[in-house]
Amino acid sequence: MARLTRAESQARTRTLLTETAQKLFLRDGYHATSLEKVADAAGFSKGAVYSNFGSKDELCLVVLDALYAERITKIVEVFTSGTTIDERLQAFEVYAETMIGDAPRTQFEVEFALRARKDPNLRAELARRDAAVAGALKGLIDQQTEELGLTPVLPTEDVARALLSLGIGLGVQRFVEGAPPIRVLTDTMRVLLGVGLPLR
Amino acid sequence: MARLTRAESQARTRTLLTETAQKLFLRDGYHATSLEKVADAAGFSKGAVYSNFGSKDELCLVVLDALYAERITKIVEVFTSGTTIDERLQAFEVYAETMIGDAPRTQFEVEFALRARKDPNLRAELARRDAAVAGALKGLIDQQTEELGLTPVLPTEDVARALLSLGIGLGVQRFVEGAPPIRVLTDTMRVLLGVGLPLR
DNA sequence: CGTCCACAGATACCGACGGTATTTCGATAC
DNA sequence: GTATCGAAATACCGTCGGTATCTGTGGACG
Repeated sequence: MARLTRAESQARTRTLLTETAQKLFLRDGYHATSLEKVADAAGFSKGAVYSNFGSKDELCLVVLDALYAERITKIVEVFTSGTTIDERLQAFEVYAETMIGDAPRTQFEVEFALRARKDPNLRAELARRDAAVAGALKGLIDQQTEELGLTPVLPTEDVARALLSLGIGLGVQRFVEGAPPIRVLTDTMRVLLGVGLPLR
Repeated sequence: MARLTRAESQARTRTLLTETAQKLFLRDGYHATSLEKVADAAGFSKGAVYSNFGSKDELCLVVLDALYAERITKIVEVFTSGTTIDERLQAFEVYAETMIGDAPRTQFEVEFALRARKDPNLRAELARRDAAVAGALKGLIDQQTEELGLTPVLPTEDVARALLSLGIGLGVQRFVEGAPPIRVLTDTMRVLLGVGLPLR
């Protein structure tokens, strides 16, 4: 490996830490992932973490930036796949299942959202990112209703919120009971969008 | 105060601890409530807690028993109030708002549900209580559909799950963003139950 | 009524956590 | 070549859940 300048070296450290943190956060959740584990796994000491990030929450926000960006990309992909309502709903259902079935990820995100309640700064930071996801989802639903001539029974903003809430709620309930079926979400979406239910 | 027998004394200690724990859990959440704080607030030492409860989670389950019983009672009240659909929906909306608006309670319950993922025993215990709530809700919805002649667009079991999920999801989102409106839940319920939306 | 034991509860301690203060040591500027 | 600056290492703090140990008293028994 070529000799690195100071700035390059620090940037590399920061990248290694965020990548390692993302892996551990997504595997074990927020609480179970200590900064020492992150530092160790990345080959550094805890001092390197605090030299690059102000706190565990700050590191977490950096990780979430990547996750939320990826999420929006995925959702856009889903809603631009195929050409008919059914094709897109089908793609959405596959996506929803993989998303809600990803327990560690849900654990991480919900754990972190709960922290926001007592910390105004964290709350504001998280709200910005959350609004971006909710806004993107609403926009995509709007586009669908126009392009495919749907007639949602609720304002599309409320439909977006309902879908996000159902995703969170189902994910949390799956930690407890076996597995509330994904159709609770997908069927509800069809109803709210004014699309008929599939034969079953 | 009259002289207490040994058994009476211990029962009183246990009651004081559970009452204090419930108050603190509902005020500050699970993580922020240490057993030492509970013991102190109840006028005992941490030893008293571990003499009466095997772990923090066990104490938590005892507290949750009371909370879930109260919750079922409240829901039954709502669904037996008034005589028309609208009266009952109205009562339900008031109840849902107070429930979802109770951030500390939501925080506590979700925090605890997240813990269940890694602990099979805890998961089983929590699943039993959760199934009781879900079952009660489904039963009440069934009763409504029969008594008032509703035609739900989804199986009532799915309707119950959707309502519980929406409650959890909206509660969590409220920790982050200002306040996703409660109508996301109540309107969705009306749609799923096959009841018309109110004029707005 | 005196003796002794079982047990509720107090006390002391453990390792792990997030965070802070201090130190070290090598890249960079002069 | 030397001084400096800062990234990273190290040492430490208070708090947490949990455990091991001790203590003091209620209650059974001779």
